[in-house]
Amino acid sequence: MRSYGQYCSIARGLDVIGDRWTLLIVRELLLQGPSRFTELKRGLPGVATNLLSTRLKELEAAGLITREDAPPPIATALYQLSESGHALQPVLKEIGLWGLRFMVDERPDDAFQAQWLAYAPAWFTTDAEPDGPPAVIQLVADGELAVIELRNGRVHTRLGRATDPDLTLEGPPRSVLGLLTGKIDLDLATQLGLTATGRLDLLPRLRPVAQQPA
Amino acid sequence: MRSYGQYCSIARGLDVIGDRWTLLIVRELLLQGPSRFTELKRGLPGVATNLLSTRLKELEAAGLITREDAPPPIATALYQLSESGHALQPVLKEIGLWGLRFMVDERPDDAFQAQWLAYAPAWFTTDAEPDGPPAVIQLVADGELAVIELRNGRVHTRLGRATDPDLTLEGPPRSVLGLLTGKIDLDLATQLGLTATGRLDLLPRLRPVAQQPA
DNA sequence: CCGGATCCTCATTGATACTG
DNA sequence: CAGTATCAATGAGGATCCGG
Repeated sequence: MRSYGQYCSIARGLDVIGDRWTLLIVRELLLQGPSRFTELKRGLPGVATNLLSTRLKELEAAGLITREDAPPPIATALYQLSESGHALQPVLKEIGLWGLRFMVDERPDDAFQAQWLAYAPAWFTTDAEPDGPPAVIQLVADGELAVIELRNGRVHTRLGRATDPDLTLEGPPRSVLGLLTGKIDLDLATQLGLTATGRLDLLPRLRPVAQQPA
Repeated sequence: MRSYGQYCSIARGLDVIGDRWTLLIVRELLLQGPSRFTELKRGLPGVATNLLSTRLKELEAAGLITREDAPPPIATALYQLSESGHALQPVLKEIGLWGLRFMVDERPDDAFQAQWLAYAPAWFTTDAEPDGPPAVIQLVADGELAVIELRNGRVHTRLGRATDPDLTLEGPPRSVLGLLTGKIDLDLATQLGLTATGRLDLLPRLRPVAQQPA
């Protein structure tokens, strides 16, 4: 990216992360950990391979990621975030929190992946009853599976299926995510196609984090 | 901007704010308040007028700013942030905080303006002695003037000159900002050309805010 | 002068095909 | 699998022009 040429930390930050796809690549590396080229490509539907390749080189040159060749038997390179790259997590959190306001409208062609189902509760909710007993919530949206685990006052998430969930939320992505992030209530979520099975009393434990007032 | 086509709040947020110049326009409106076209252009050295015009229309269409025609005698339009636009402040703060790491190197051709001198201490420092007596620090960098006022446990800043500052910091931008944001110490700042006059004991009261650990 | 609109040129991005 | 090469389409940057 061409520099803005301004001695301002916002402009200089954007010089590095302002390019198209750059922050989404960082998102994937944050959510998935060290990844191979093809894994990144899968997590970034729509990216052209040449562009992904270019961005990875730029990110490496800027010190945000490191590229590690796997030991000889395997011919595959691993990309992972450096400390600088990892430090972008708060930036992504704030963008994601702000971006929630655009999640209510439906766009049938949007891609949807389990990682994006998983990070939302982990980043955008807290356990309102931190000393409460552990609980497990199964999420199912658009065929993608994720699990929320409330434990030790923290909201953990992981991909996949839980063995014995206390509550299961299944429905279109915006009904599940809208409910979890507090953008819509249970009635509306149900109208949008959500099915909630199990201990509905667990829902109030997920408290959406509020945006800081200005 | 072309949509990323992903049902993810980060991607959807970036659909709106990911275009070149967009976040810097928001920065100017946050720092300057309601502004006219020409004021924005002045605060955004390097932007082409057609691009600024295009972005303002896009921002208005996205609901981030409102455009208000001044009463008939004057033919000037005022742009200001809507609630949605204002809600981007935390995003800009995190980007700016992250971007501080790139401020240590010097690029002689970078533009520099007083607003950028002023927002850094206000956003990136806190008063380490919130119950201490009020104090006033004059900043001078590259001919740009700003004032820090420590009062009621808050770090206020404004542009211009203070009448009777307790401390004056004068030097190249990176020496002043590097010292204030904790990226360099007083010795190094002095080597970089900083002159500090007055109550140096006030410096420790400006505590750089730490980046959240991952 | 203010607030843009138009036009032109160059740089970036996107889609797809291809290679070690 | 992990990219590179190619080329078309889009976007940015810069200069100029125009109506109030």
